[in-house]
Amino acid sequence: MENKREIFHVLTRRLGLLDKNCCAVGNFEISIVQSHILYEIDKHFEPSMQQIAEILAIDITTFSRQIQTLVKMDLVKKTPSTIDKRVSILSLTVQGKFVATNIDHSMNAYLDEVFSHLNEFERETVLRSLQLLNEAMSKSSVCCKPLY
Amino acid sequence: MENKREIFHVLTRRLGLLDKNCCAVGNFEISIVQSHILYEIDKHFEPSMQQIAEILAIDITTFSRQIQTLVKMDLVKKTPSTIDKRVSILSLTVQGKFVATNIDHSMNAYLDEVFSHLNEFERETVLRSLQLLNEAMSKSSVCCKPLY
DNA sequence: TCTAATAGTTGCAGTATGCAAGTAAAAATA
DNA sequence: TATTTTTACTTGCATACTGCAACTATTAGA
Repeated sequence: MENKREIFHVLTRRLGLLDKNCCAVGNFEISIVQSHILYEIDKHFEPSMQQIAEILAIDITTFSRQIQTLVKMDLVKKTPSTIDKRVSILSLTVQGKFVATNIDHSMNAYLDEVFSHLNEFERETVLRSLQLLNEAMSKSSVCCKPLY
Repeated sequence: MENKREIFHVLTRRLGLLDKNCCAVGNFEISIVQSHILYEIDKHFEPSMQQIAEILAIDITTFSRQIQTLVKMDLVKKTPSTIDKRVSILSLTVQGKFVATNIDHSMNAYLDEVFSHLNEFERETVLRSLQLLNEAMSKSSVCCKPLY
């Protein structure tokens, strides 16, 4: 059998590059991490800072500063929770939603292009396999903290 | 069909975390990027700086400094090429080779653990699929520069 | 009521990043 | 051969990312 690490090394590198392609929307140039933050805020209902930071396994202090930047860029809004005054609820601004949606579309377009190099059967097999892999990783003790 | 981006987003994040686990060998604490550099130097025959930087899609100036650090740590050796005096040939020191081998083993062990959550058939399907995906990405125009 | 725990922020110091501009050597051109 | 261009790599600089320690404010627990 092939060397697993070789395969994963290449895969990881390439996914990183694919990710990089996708963070310029109009005038906005955001970082990969920031695009992941927008993505997760969009996906969850009234998430707190802790929640998103934990999902993305970003240190809360780093995360706090990233959010400050995104707020300044008018992509994210921070609303104090009425239930617990310590908590800040995160949401996307109209502009933030626009950027997130745009990134989502272009990422899916990129992925479609990648998948166009496979036939229909391979496409389904690969997607199904990635889901299996994701599940296996979520069960793993060594990898990977985010508790989706 | 499931949302591709969702799957890839989770996958990318998890692979990143998996990668993070793996960079402490004895007293050495190296970064993910540095482990990738060691990996590629080990894999190629008498590679130049340009070559490795290009494979990893790291800016040459950043790469130059990373190499300086790794040389200081006595993990990498830089030898001027006799054929072209502009070129520096990279190689691993004994210690560098030791560290690279160690990382390789622990990464493979981590991957084995992840794969232990799959059955034999799934394991083979997933590995084969990842290879297909890697090939598709290498053919893609939008992703991903490294020209393995 | 007093103490402990939690959510988030800030200071700081170290590291990573990439553009612009540099050096030195090789290749191309005249 | 002499001159220009290109290539391989390095350094200066300015910016961004990172995480630990220490802080404030609030809530939960004893």
